[in-house]
Amino acid sequence: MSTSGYHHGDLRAACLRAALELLEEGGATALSLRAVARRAGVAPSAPYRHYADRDALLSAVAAVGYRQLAERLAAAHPSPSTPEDLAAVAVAYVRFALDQPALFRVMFGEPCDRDSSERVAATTAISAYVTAIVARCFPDSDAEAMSTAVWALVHGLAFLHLDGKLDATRPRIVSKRVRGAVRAALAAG
Amino acid sequence: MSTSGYHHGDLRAACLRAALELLEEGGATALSLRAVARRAGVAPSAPYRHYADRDALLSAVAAVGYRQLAERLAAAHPSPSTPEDLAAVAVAYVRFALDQPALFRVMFGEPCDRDSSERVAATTAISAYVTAIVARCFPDSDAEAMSTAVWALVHGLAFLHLDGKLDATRPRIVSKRVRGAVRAALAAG
DNA sequence: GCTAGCATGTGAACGGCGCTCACATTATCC
DNA sequence: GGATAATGTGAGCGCCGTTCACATGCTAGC
Repeated sequence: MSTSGYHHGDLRAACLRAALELLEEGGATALSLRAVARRAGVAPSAPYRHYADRDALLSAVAAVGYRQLAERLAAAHPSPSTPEDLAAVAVAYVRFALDQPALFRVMFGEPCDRDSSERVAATTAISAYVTAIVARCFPDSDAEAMSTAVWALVHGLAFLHLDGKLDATRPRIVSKRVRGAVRAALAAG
Repeated sequence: MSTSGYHHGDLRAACLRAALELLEEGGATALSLRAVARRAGVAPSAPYRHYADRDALLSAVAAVGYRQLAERLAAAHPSPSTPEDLAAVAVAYVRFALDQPALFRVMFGEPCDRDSSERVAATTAISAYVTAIVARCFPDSDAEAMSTAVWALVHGLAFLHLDGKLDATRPRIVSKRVRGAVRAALAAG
């Protein structure tokens, strides 16, 4: 575990931590393997012992992001069972995207390995989570179609705000807009 | 217009064309200013006479993408006025994203200049288009909330397919899923 | 028509990047 | 304790975005 000496101790974890920091500080551009190595106090080639290439590191970063997102959603409502609960979860989803835009883009905005098992597991988890919510909120609806619709709606709201297609300068307005859109779309129940 | 000689003739347009080609052939990675210059048969620094930097070229590419998208949507249905018409437009939107994934990502998947007037104009045009459709399809609904919801829903469907979160290998299935999701979400009318 | 000035393209250069490889150092296991 | 595997080093390759002094060709005003 010692950071001094020739061997780092836990360079794998240190790289991941450095990557997350760089992402938050300077966006996707700042996340280079060389910068990660610098921050970990190590030669530029060292990270390659732990990550095959930049994409592998990004996949690990994305996996962390998926876990964080899951936590935020769970914190928004432990077990949503009405459309209004669902709206609260939607707000949390969009807020996560706006709080950590670069991380969110790494998770969703890049053409990445489909076969990174970490990523696949994380996204199927989220998918299952959405499906469970929808089953409780709209028991009479076509479960599959409705879960797809709900995830897409919320995901789309996140991206449109992220891209400035919808004004995201004031969080209050964003929350209101997200709630309004969810209500408007799912008025049927 | 002559391509021979010291001066190119219309390097600005040539760069844009080259950029679109490279994007289609090799994805976002392949779209470098140097590659654009090579394809246009010109020195690496020449494009800088016409585009301030890489982002400026990307903005121009995105603007072309917005126009293409608008055409595709108009072709799907000239003036949608029922939820089923809207579903057809949604299918066209998602299909565009899947046909030109790299272009779609340039349009929406990057944190780009908000102040590129080309981009702003194009996106407000799309926004207005959606609002008009919604006004016809759901005259009784809150127009703003509903347009936001519809755009977000469709946009989200596009991105989830693009990222492999939803299986996009067979176009037929994609169309079916999009239609199903739109119907499920907007069953209220 | 000539020339001054301007727009446009060139070529070399800078620093940063991803990535590889031969090599040095340390940990681990018999 | 000595072989072997794991881990970090440093130099180096080719690519990238970007800049700058310079070369070239078009065009306007005399």
